Amino acid sequence: MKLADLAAMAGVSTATVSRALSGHPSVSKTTQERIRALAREHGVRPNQLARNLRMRSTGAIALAMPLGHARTQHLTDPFFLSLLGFLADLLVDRGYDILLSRVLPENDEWLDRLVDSGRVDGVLLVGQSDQYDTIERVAARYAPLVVWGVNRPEQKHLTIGSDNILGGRIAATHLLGLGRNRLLFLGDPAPPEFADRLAGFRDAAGTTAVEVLSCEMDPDAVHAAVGARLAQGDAPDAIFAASDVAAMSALRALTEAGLDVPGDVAVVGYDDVTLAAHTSPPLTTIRQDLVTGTRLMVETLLRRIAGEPATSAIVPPELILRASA
Amino acid sequence: MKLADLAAMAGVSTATVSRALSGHPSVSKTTQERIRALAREHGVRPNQLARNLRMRSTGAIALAMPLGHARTQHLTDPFFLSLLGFLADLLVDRGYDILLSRVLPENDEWLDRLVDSGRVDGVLLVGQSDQYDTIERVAARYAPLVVWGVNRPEQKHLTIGSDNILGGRIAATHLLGLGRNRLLFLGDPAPPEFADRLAGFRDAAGTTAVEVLSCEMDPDAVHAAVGARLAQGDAPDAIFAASDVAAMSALRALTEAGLDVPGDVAVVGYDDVTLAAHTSPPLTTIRQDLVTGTRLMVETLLRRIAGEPATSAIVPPELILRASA
DNA sequence: ATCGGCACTGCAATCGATTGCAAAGAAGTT
DNA sequence: AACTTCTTTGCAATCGATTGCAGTGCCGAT
Repeated sequence: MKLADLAAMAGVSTATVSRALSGHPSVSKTTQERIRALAREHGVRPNQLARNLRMRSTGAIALAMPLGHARTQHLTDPFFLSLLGFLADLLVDRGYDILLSRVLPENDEWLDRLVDSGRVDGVLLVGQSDQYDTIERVAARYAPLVVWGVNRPEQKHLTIGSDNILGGRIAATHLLGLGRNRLLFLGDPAPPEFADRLAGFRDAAGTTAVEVLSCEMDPDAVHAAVGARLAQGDAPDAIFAASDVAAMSALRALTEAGLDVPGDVAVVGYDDVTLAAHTSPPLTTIRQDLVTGTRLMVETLLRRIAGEPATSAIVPPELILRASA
Repeated sequence: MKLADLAAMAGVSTATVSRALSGHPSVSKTTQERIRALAREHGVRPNQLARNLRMRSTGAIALAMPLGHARTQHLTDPFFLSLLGFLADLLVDRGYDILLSRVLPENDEWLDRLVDSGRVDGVLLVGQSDQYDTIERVAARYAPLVVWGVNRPEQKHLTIGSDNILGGRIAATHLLGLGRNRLLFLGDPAPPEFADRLAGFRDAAGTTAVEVLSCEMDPDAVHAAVGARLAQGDAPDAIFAASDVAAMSALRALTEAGLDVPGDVAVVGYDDVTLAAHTSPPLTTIRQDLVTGTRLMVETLLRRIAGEPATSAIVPPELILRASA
């Protein structure tokens, strides 16, 4: 049922119907009530496409994760999914719809298509993956674009992210404070976030050597890698995992190897996903403050949409002490 | 850059540009190539809104979770999030965009608005929550609507779901087969899925009594409830949790109480979320086959969009044997 | 020379809502 | 009575693409 139909029924023009439904003051109270009642009765729901086309605004935000390297990581990673959940909450609260695009970048046009499609008022990207250059290029001409990820000097696109270097430092400091000195970093050091975590970890470890156990980030691969490493003997006494999911796989491999956590090996994770509090033993981890982070992302984006200036921001990570370290 | 601009540059009409870009055969090869080249050069990306309005099709599917009772459950529940992930994958593969709507049903119009907005070609709902009647009403007039959830007799809307009654039966049979006879069901028996799981569990338990420990589904509440129950003494020797997340909280409470799993208490979860394989001990659970389930949802929806007939389906659950039971 | 047929291309309507401008009618003023 | 002012409504343009139908020009056939 469209406005024109209602107009015919009410014996007025579509213009009047449009104005009546939007509460435009230049339509008499009488007519307005009459049309409103008729609209309710017949279940009139205006076509949003037409409206958006005319209004040049859509009330929708694109939410996309470029999946450059790790195709699988994002689906299983509760961290990304809860980031998505928080963002969805905030956007819905502000009356925005969400156009979800899981992007497998096949060429460097994907982001152009998204921003030029006219279907969204702004774009939120989760992770830079290996698309840093594309993002930079598009951000130069398209303002309402905010990215969750790392911030490099000279960078043009707006990012919100947590301070991964500091996070790594905190982890190392805590483990050294426990008297551990055979440190192991567990994870794939390629993605920029993880690279920073490792850098901070090494930095704060100072003269203490840091072994790097590099592996794919999916749970099975991590579990296998840790198992294989433990089989070599000469186990580390502390593991800093690049993510909580990796830490949980490590926990299992350690248990299977008959090692006690934290007695024999202390384990520190990263993210503080919901389940981290519910492993056994509960996971000590570096929390990324998603509540603040996602709020900042949305506020920054809305500011950009409104044409106001906005800047990148970094939210500090925080050590969450539980039983595993 | 819109088609009209390009048309002006190329010295042709927008009609010709439109036809050239869409590869319409009645545009000469020469002109077509010339326009294509010009389009590439100037980065022309047609406005999708206008296109969709004219074509009366959008290339987008709405994905919504009505959150009737448990506001918080869905965000933290990895099962729902991974369902969403699978669906997103499948839809993206088929060239659809996804309009994500986290719905907090305030009135019974939310679904009408969604289907009548003109912004999507079809709607996928995850869970019926307490919106069964609304869904029934809208499904009666709107075909491309598929729901993940339970299927009741006389039901008009299409559902894909797993057989929760059978799942409950399998759990009970397995636990009885282990010689356990002090059975406890853990979770909120109100939502239809959980009610079915409990019903099947009771059914297969036969004369063996089933204790029900009813609690909210968020991890802290479950953990507290199990802790309190164990403090009473007279512990059960088998727990069937309504979800894996609940089972993991139970695992932790059991460990804290000094009980061995599965020695003292066997634990069976439900869903088989990714992390279920990585708890300690790894969780025996009833798998909901999301790969099949989500594929069916998407296929069924596409069939409905194409105007073909389609029916509801139930995917059988499966016992995944790990160490916890 | 005329005409039929073919290959292109453009005009203009269309999708469904919004909105500036003008006009009609009512009310008030002198 | 004539004129202004205000309220209320409708006409028609607009957003940007798609597409049926008509028109142009060129070819060979008669």
